[in-house]
Amino acid sequence: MNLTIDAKSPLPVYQQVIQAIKLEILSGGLRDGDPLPSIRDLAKLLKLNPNTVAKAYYALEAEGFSEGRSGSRSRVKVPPGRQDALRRAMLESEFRSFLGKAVSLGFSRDDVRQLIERISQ
Amino acid sequence: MNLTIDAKSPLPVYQQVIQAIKLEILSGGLRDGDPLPSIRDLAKLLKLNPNTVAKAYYALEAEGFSEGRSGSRSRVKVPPGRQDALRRAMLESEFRSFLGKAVSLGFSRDDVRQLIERISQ
DNA sequence: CCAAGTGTATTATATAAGTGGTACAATGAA
DNA sequence: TTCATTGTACCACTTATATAATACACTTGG
Repeated sequence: MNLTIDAKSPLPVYQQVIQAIKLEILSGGLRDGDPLPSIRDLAKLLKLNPNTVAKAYYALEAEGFSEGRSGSRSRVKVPPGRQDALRRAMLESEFRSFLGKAVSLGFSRDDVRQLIERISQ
Repeated sequence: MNLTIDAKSPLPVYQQVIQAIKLEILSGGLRDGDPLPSIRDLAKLLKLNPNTVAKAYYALEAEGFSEGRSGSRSRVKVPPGRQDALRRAMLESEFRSFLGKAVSLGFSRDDVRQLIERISQ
């Protein structure tokens, strides 16, 4: 898992953990049934308080991305097929968000098209 | 000015005010020298405490987007030409951010290209 | 001039968010 | 069974946010 925490980010640390694990699940790095790192291990690795990591795990479970039981490692819970659907939905959502910002900035469809062609080469 | 405040947003209210005014400046709705609404007026309009709006104005001034003097309305301070440069830089930054997320999700350049064509029609 | 309106500053309070420390019961391997 | 490891729960502390109530000095229009 590629986890990097930015303490100076306005985004709370525990939410950064959530995002990182979610991303790992959506991208396919973590699959259904895979165990997550133990709360204490991950906390030690990221130099965080175990409670902070626990908070992230709790949120992930509440969103249905994992399942935890006392005494056993939390495991990823993502029905097969759901992962790819979520992954595509996320990409589309991000692009629509970008488009919305572009419009708010007063750019036209053509302006955006030109930028994309220039950046993407 | 199109200002809408979402009290339930995780983003603090005063930062929402900052973003909204910045966006208005970058999009050209507020130009160099234009007066901002008075702190008290804007607070009444948004049903916020004047202190909250003042905090946003203070931040805007610290970032160089406005200038305030006691007794007179704060005024937008954006050197001509700078606005358009900022506007374009913002668009490009947003797109690169989107591209980064797409890559993190494991999508290829072609995947992204297809999505853009489909969404943009 | 003068009074209304302006940004700025100060102090106080209440609430929520974030983090830290500790204890507990359940799990699972030896 | 034993015991280290696990997720969970609870309490405490600090910080950020938002509101509130004033006060002050400056600008501007009449």
